[in-house]
Parts: sequence; C-alpha cells; structure tokens
Amino acid sequence: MLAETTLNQTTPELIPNAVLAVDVVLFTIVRKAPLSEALQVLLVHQGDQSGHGRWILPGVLVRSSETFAEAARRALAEKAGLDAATWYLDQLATYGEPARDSRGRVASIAHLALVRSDDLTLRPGIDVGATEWCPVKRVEERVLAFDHAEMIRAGVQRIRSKVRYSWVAFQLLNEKFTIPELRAVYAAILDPGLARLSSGNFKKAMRPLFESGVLQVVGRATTGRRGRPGDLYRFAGPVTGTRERELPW
Amino acid sequence: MLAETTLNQTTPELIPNAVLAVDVVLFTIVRKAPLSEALQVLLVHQGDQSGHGRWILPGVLVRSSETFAEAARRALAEKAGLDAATWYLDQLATYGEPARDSRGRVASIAHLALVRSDDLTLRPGIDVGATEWCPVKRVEERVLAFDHAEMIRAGVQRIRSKVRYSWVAFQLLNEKFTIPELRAVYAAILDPGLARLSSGNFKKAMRPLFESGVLQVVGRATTGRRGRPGDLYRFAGPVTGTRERELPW
DNA sequence: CCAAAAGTGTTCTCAATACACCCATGT
DNA sequence: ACATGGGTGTATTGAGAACACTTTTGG
Repeated sequence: MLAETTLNQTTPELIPNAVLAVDVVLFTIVRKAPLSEALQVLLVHQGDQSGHGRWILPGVLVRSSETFAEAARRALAEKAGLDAATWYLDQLATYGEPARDSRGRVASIAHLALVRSDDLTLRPGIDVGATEWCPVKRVEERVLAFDHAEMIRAGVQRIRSKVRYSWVAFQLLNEKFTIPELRAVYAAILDPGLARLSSGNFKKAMRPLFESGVLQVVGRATTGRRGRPGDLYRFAGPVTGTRERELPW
Repeated sequence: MLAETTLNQTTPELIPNAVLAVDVVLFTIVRKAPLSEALQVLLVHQGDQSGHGRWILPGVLVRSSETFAEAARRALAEKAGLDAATWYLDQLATYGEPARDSRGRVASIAHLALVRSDDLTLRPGIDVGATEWCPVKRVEERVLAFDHAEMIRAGVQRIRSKVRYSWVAFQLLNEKFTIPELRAVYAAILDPGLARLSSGNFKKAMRPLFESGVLQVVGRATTGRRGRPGDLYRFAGPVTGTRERELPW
C-alpha cells in the first residue's frame, strides 16, 4: 500500500476518486431589520415533490474547466438568479467527511460572499423551491442539510475576524454611505452593543481611513428620519487593504 | 448533522470528477538555527531517475474512507516517517486550479501542522528521495512544484495570525520550557526583532496565561550557557483556547 | 569580580474610552 | 421650541513600551 498511486510523471492520467462541489455562504446587511438580525445569510429551499424539502446553501458541482471561484459565482446565479461577478468572494474551508454524502465521496469547498444592500431580486433557479434571507441569529431554527450549518458558523467567524482588520465592511454598503450606516454594519456583524459607542469614538477608530484619504466626503445625506443627516462618504481604497492595527472590538 | 442517507433516491451515485489530495505544511522551530531561520518547513524531494527531482510538500491522495486530517497525518508518516498522530493539525485552504496538474483535475487540501522540538528522525518514504527542514526565509531559493510555494506562504500567514490570538506556540515547545524559549518561538514566527523586547514586557504580555493558572512553574532550568537560568514552566491549558485580546506585535 | 542572561518593578507614552458640547433636521 | 440624531472636541483611563534595578550563573 506504500506503492500507492502518487505523483509520478510516468502516469499520464489520474483516476478521479471524488466529486468536487462548492457551497456559498452569502451574507448581506438588511437595513430594515433590527440590528441584532441585520446580518443575514442566503438560504435556498430544495424543491421536493413530497414536500419534505430542506434548507441548504446555494451550491453546485464544479465543472472540469472551472475554478472554484467561478463555480461559486455560478451557484449564486443558477440557484438564486444573482449576478455575483464583481462581488467579494473568498474561500472558507473544505468539507469532505467520508460519510458526508451517501451518493459518493463529495468534497465541498465552502465560500464566503458579501453583497451590498438588500434591494436584490431573488429568483429561485431550477430545482430550487425558494430562496430567502435568514437572520444569522435564527439559523439555528432552520434544519440545514449536510454540514451547511457548520459552514455558516465558519462564515460568521470569518467575517467577524475580517471586519476587524480589513475593509470588507464596505462590501456591504452602497457606493455612498454615512458613518452611522458604516457603524451599523460593524454593530450587526460584531456586537449590537457597539451602536451605543459614541459617534466620535467610532470615527476615531476609522481615522486611518480618513488620513490615507480613502474615505472621501461626497455630500450630505437626504434624510427622512429625525435628527441631523449624516455626511455621505465614498470608499476609494482597495478592499484588499488591511489595517496595521486590529480593532479592539 | 452529517450522515446523509435517504434523501435523493433518484440519484444514487455521483460520478467522480476530480482527484482529492492533501499536502502538509509542517513547521517546526529549530533551536540551533539563528532566530531569523529558526522557523523551518518540511520539504521532500521527489526521487527521479533522470535526476530532475523537485522539492514538494509531503502529500498523498485521499482514500475513500479517510478524512482529510487522517490523510494529512498519513502523508507525514509515508513521506517522512513521522508519527503525527497527536500533532497540531489544521486545514489551510484548498488549491485546485483547473490546469494545476496536467494529469487531471486535482484538488489539494493544504494543511498546517506543527511539531515540538527538532530531535525527530526524518526517514524518507517510498518514492521520496530526501526529506529536509528548510528555513522559511530560504524557501524562495527552492523551486517548488505545483502551487506548493503558495501553500507555504499561506501557512506562514496562518501561523503568524494564530500565534497572536491563540496558544499554538506551545505546540512548538517541549513539555517543559523557559520564558526565553517561549519568546524565541514568538520571535522566530513574528519578528526576530522581538527578541530585543525586554523580558519583563514579554512576561506582561503573557499575563493572562499566568493569571488563569495555565502556566505553571515546574522548576529551574539547568543551564549550560552563561547567565541566570530561566524558570521552567509547563503549559496546562487547552491549545484551542484563545486570548481575548490579540497581541500587538 | 565581571559579564551575561533572567526576572522584577517603575515610569512614560499613547491610544481607547467616556463625556461634554455644538450642529442640523423633523415634528 | 424642542427632541432626536450627527459631528467635534477634551479629559480620563489603561495597556504597551522603555528603562532602571536585582538575581543568578559562567568565566
């Protein structure tokens, strides 16, 4: 068994022994929802004639000439009618317990995706009964197939970590946004209690952004609510940038 | 939550479309080496009759009934004669560009492993020409096959991140160790200049460990070098624990 | 005794928080 | 007018870094 088929130039072909799949944990911030439920994840309901459908993450099998990222974006397109071509997308982890799927050895490469705003139209794809945004706090109530609940946990952990040392938060905002909206994103992801932090202190935490000029004022928000409307900003920096010092929250 | 069994009778089998492999980025700290080269990674040389061997990470194909972690430990056993049964092991990322391997679609799940001390005997396995510890600083000089150089970069990034908010550093030390040895691990992974930090400040950074009692004094080191020998400590806590506050280094 | 390394305590600095105050809008 | 929320500045606290000092070993 030591003479197993390993890397060997004389072997022109390797025999496939597994099925590759991708699943996508797509997060968004729903502004209308209360802060504690603003962070939501996209779930699709597997259509089933017997009525015994189940909730799963959008996912597809990887095609032979396709990268994982391409497959992940295709999953969002085919399962929910979303054009994720330009969205933030990152590999999370790969799940492939031997007994994970009775139909064969399946390895699913979970991905994390983020989308701005919530005025998207979900269009259930083929073999999909329904699509919905589910507050992360309430995922426990849903019965998710496979290890998709675990994937969501990993996704939450990842975005909580990323938001503290990188600028991914702007992936969840529109082109123009106010500082309170930005604070809401951080509060929804990290801690609802963060909203109680004074506005001045929050802006101080974002100081490196202002100093480097990647946050530019582009006007004043038109308000519908009470109180003074906030200044509108635009994020002009690369999302791949990271802070030198992690946020303390 | 696993063990999917009876839900999709219409498709009893999925046709395998890829080959699953694991590769292991195994780090250790070599005490004899200078600090800047103390962090080393295990490389194996693919034996080749033509003499055109190349350096790669230890890896194997995943067996059908095997978890990724099991396959990763087996890779260390088969390629380098190492018994990694109890070693720290963590999934890094999965690499599977369509054109990654000309012999077919291969997805390799890279893993990060850590091993205490360097008094291990490497025993080159079958179809392995040689095994060696390579200082991470000098990996650039080696020509690594596939995307293994990228895997090592990801491994370095991961361990640098982990060491700042978790207790993985103790995985690289023996059962008993001194504070200066612990500082050497941090310096080797994060920044050699860290060794210039005063001992008091380093111990202050480790204060949460002392206060929670997971670092216990077990004696005094027997010295061979100059100067006062350090106190010997034992780490009694779970490696999975994390600090509430990340290290500033 | 001296140099080197380990360990302890104190001071200084700076960043994160708390808080007080001003501005703009809707009711 | 005033309540509500956005924005700015100042004071206070606490953690990290610098440094002085003691302890223990080898030469």
